[in-house]
Amino acid sequence: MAGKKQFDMDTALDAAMIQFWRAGYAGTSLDDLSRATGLNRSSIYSSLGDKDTLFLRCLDRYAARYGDKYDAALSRATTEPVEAVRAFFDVTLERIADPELPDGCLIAQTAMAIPVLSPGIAAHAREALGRQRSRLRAALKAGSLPGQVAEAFAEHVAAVNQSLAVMSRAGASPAQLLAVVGVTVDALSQALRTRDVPG
Amino acid sequence: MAGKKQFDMDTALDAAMIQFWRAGYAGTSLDDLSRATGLNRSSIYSSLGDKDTLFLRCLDRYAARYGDKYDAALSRATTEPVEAVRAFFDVTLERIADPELPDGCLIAQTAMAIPVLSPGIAAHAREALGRQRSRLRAALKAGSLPGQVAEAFAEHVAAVNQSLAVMSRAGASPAQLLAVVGVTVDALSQALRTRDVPG
DNA sequence: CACATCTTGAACTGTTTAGTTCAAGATAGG
DNA sequence: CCTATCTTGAACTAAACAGTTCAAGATGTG
Repeated sequence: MAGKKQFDMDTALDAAMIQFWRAGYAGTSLDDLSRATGLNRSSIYSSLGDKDTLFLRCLDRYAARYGDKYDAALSRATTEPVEAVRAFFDVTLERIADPELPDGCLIAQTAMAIPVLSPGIAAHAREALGRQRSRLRAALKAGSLPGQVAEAFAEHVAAVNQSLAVMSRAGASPAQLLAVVGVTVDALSQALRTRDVPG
Repeated sequence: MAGKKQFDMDTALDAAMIQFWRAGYAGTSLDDLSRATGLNRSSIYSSLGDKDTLFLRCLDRYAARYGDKYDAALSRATTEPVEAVRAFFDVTLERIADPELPDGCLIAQTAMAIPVLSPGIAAHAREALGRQRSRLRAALKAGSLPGQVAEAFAEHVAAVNQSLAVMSRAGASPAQLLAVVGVTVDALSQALRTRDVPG
């Protein structure tokens, strides 16, 4: 059983990512990673790097995979900001609804652990959150909202999106999550409806 | 140095609570608890119980302390729902602004860890979250919002409140947090303004 | 065929953890 | 003064963990 790689790198990285996603950085041991990937400890070490390196690779992988989906959802923000934000939340809601994937959000979970993580990993998590906010800010500013309102909504949507992670970890129902995002979507819709009508 | 208790139980419990709050259940060892409380391992064991018991006591303590503040904030929801919700968020924002206290929220943090916690502790965390939602539901239903809108806002406010915990752990600024709650407060205000004006 | 490449299981070190027990010492109250 | 109560430091078991190394075996390629 040798001479060529015996495993698929993408499959192994996905398995590791899901393990970290489920149990967090501190809650995942090398044994857990070995079990999850089906790889030997030595193979993980030589093929995927040490625990920190592997975790950062998984964070990047996660950010890229779902970041692309968020980008796609927000691409029509200029002309249809409400639908764009709805689609943005749908990316999260669909991920939560997928029984193959753990609940929550790897980045939100890592952010929550920042005070007890190594500086390098904490910085990585902060950057990922920052990119998410920038994405939203840019998309909403490109729409027809006044600058300050767009800023506030960007922060708000990012925060609500994170709260979905917390709620789903605690077993919230799809109806509960829909209620949460519904208020935000309605508020945005309202803000757009009244944008040219000074009170 | 004996014959009478050498430490103040409330002080010790507070210290343990803050330690769990900062580092989470799994991230806190008996040594950490010993350091935080200034008590010997044996003293913790004989006076505060084992790790699980102590954690549950800290959860209850936290829920009671801040639950009371949330109750007080929501007490005027019947006549001034917007101000009540604003005051509700202020309880969280003031806690976050207090440099003596860790960022985030012990209950939100525990909820995030539910998939890797023991069933007993997970149930306790879920109950605490449920009480929070019930509180909000009751307060908003007592106001002048239609039932379904009140339900949705209750879920939404609870979720946004949790997101403040995530954001503050990641180092969000007060301005960012204010923007997040501002959108929610404005949305509630708007919902009340249009409650008798069918579109 | 031979070699380079890869996988694997096992081992070892050293640290940390939870949980528990015990004996010695100090003190307040009767 | 004396005793019940409390504190303390230390020790111990047993388990889990990260990190690393190594030798043995399998296999594809030249």
